[in-house]
Amino acid sequence: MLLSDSSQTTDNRNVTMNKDDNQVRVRFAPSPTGYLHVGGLRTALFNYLFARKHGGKFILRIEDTDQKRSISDALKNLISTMKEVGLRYDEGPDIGGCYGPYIQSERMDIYREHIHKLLDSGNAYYCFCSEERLTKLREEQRKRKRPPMYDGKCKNLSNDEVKDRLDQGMPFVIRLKYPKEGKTVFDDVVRERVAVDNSIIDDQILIKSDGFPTYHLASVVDDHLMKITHVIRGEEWLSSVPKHIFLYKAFGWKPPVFVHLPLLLNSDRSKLSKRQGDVSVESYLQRGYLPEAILNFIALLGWHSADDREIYTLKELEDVFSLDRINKAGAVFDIEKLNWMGGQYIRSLDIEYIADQSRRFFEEAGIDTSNQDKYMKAINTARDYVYRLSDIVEHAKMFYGELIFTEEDIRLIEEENSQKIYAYWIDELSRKTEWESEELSSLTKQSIAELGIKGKQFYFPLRLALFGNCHGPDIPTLIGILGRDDSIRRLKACLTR
RNA sequence: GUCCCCAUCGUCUAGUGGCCUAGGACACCGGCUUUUCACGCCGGCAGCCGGGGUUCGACUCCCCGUGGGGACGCCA
Repeated sequence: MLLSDSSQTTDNRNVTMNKDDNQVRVRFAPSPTGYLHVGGLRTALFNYLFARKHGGKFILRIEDTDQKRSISDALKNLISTMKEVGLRYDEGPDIGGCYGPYIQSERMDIYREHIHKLLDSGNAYYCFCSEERLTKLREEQRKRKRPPMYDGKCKNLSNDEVKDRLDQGMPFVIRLKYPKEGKTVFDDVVRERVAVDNSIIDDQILIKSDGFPTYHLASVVDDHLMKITHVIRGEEWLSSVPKHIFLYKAFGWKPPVFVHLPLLLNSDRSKLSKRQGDVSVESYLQRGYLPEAILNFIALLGWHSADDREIYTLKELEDVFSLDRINKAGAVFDIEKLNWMGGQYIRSLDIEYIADQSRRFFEEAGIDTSNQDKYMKAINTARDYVYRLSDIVEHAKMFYGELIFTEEDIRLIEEENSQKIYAYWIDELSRKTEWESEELSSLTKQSIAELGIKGKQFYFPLRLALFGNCHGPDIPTLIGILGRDDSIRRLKACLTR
């Protein structure tokens, strides 16, 4: 089936599927180039949510058709990151499925078979032009202020000429034979109708000289074969859609519904990149950002619910998510808001979970957390101050080991009043082995009265001795966490005589 | 350069012709709470890119500018 002329229009905006239709099937198709990009995670999340919302399938497919860029451990990392953030897929390279393999480099015969169909139907052609020629061609076109594209030199080679060169073993690529007349009009769920003049669409390479397919061929073939109903991906793909639609038509297939997500942006509004800060999900995880917070934050980049609610669990998002509330404009990745959200989650999530997740950071810092009671109390207090797990350690470590004082701290510690307070408290704490929090409160009041020292003159030196900082939790909390013996020990360490 | 997309507080956004004196969130500022810090609560600052239409009436619809972004690879 050839589309040689006139306009092609595809209306594929039916977002909700009929019961009779196949169920929703969407995919996240990253290339294994090292780490999972936050933009990629957002794409994965939106696909995941859409699938869950509609009781469909979410598929992970690896696009590793560029041998040069594929990195060996990348797949493993990717899978573990997906697991860690809790985006479970129904089909994928490590779990299989009915439409595998899910790694493109393992699907080479499929692409070979399909490119021949295209060749046979006259929708693709062999091209023997060298890369040098193409580079030169592009340079000239740019110089002449023309859009750089293939000039069609090999487009009309006769069968014999092609056979000849093939027999000679000449290196070749296979190109899409895209009609140059008319225009292509298509519908996108978020962009609505988009029209592109066919004359500016290039004869895209479909098979590279190493025999691997390019993204365009592989993704179209796989999306069809894997029965993908909705292609949800970043806006950077929007301008390739005509080529993809042409491929679907050339194969005689029905194109999926297209959903092009607004880009994630740096603070200067350029496409989010490694250059300007951290973009790898792994690194956020390593720095102790909770997956729940990352997902929630990222869900709000380019999507918003009808009400003003912003805090959603993954499960809740699965229920409220819808494509028609996706924004058109790009969204700046604002770390300040991520931080705020991180704080929200670190304070509201189950304390057992937070403690559990924090443990590895304590281990990394060499802190012994075997005293479970103390550990839980420390976490409970420290979580009020931070927005990521790694920072919990920074606060909680004040309850462990030796305190380190600055010269200024020492000046305060050595003041006469400070010393009186320490002596008083050592004395009082030594009398009993346990206290209720209220008793410590009244002891505080009592000592203020008896010593005649109040306000900051009282609290700062006391907190400094117990906690290593003039600012922080209140005295009963501090002593409650440290326990009697450690409290006394710390006070004694500040006693000079 | 060419084509495509986009445009509400600094940032994420609500808004689908009158409900807008433009709402919420982050950040910022102030107050309250607290011995302090943090948390929390309350309040404040701050925006419809510009110009033309259409309309009784435009943030909302249309056009033109302007600005921003993306694509233009034998990368995805």
